[in-house]
Amino acid sequence: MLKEERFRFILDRLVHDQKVYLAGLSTLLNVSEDTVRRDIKELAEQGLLKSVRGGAVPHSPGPHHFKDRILHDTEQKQIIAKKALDFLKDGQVVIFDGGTSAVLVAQLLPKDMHLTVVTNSFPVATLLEEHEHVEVLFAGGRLLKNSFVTIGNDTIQFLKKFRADICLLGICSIHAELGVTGPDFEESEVKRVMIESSKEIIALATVEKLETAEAYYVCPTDRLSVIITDQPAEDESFKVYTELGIKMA
Amino acid sequence: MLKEERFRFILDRLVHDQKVYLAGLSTLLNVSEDTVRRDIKELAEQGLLKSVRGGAVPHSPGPHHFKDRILHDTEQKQIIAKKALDFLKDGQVVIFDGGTSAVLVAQLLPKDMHLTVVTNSFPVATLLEEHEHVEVLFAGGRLLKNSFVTIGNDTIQFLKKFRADICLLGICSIHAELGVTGPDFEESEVKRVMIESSKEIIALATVEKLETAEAYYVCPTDRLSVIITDQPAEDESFKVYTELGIKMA
DNA sequence: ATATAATTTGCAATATTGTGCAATGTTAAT
DNA sequence: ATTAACATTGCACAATATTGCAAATTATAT
Repeated sequence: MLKEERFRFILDRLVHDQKVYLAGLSTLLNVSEDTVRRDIKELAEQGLLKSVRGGAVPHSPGPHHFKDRILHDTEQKQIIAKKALDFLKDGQVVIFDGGTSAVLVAQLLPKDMHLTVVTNSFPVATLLEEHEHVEVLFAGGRLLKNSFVTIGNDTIQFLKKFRADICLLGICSIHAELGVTGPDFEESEVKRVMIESSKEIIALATVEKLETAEAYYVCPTDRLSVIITDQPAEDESFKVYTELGIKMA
Repeated sequence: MLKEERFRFILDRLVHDQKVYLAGLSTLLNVSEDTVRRDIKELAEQGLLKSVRGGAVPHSPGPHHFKDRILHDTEQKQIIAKKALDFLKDGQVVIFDGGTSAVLVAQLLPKDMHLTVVTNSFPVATLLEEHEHVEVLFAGGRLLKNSFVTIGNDTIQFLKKFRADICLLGICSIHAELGVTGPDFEESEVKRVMIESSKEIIALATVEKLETAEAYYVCPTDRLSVIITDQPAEDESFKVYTELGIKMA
């Protein structure tokens, strides 16, 4: 039996049953479990399924959905988030932007901290709901699908009312000359207002965001007070950021 | 059985029942409670649910108070919620208030409905996020602890911008002469504005709310277009409502 | 065709992970 | 305070994974 035949068989069964077992496939296909294991491994590498202990399940829907995104590179972001906590002091007014990085910060925020938090992110607001000493001011507006944030003019007008001490800004792309940029026009607009409304900007960026650019401009790099990233500088381009007073985890 | 299967099962049950118990899952899945505990812990780490003593609850739209209330008289409210759906038509602008009743309506809303929804309720907004044809406009403001709604002047100003077709109003207390009342001043204020901004008011009230009163006035009973409740009239006081054109599930 | 290289497969030894059990802490309710 | 329910920890055992390797198969070049 051809390898491709097994592949097809496995994938068919997967859509039908939503799961396959190593043992079962082994007998059905008349090959050893090792072979099935290797097949599954190969299919997993192609992103066609998800290999799990004892078998496989359909690949979870792409990282377009928030819930999946938040799982994505959690370790890196968690490191960053933990570092970001050092910049928050009791009594401050803090703007949390809508990205996944900011959510992780909210997740790690000590329960006894006293803050006023302004945000347009549902996950952030929900997480902080349980913090007794955190007052949450939520920016209304149109709900952006698959992102759990509000956007639009209402959101912007709300944010303009504040003069925050700090803004936690999740970074999509950052580039020495092109500055901070993002892939969505309206989200970028909101970020821009958040920045205008804050004295200090703490940028949260995993290392792969550095020296990349997207379509919509947010702000110049020198508007950022601190860039927190998860890896030390290795290449030349990184110097730009260290000169700005970069902090690393 | 694969671990992933258990995960699926747990998450599915969670969206359906809004809660899962260790003991129940243990027998249903034929594994020890320890294993279920570990599963829940792992899912919690991924932010997919919230681990609580004795089981788990959904992570996003669910606080404790909320949960307790939802657990309490779910059947009654579910009946009411289902009935409320009959009043919603494609293309309408609908205000969802922050109560648990409205949340259940959001939960039951068909995925293919076309609506513009205005709300100050996190659970409602989160639930409707997945509805492709529902535009959600969220009222910003101060987050009220333990309720997952926004309140305050910002919320009110936002709501005043609309002229909705229908308002789904969760009722705390309703009384023939005293009208609709609630236990929280600011929430009642918000409800008042929601009513002002809507042509029709659909009141959702379990039967034990009838003929009771609280401290803060919301509106007179005759401002309500329909009162949906879960039991047929048995006592005299109920007549009042039937005369107003009451609908029953 | 035949030899050779490359790939695939199964097997065994070893490592890793998942599971249940029991002992020990915690928490919540009375 | 006492008790019962639940959580946590450490541990042993079983299920599953990984790795290296040799035999079998397939492809490729001559």
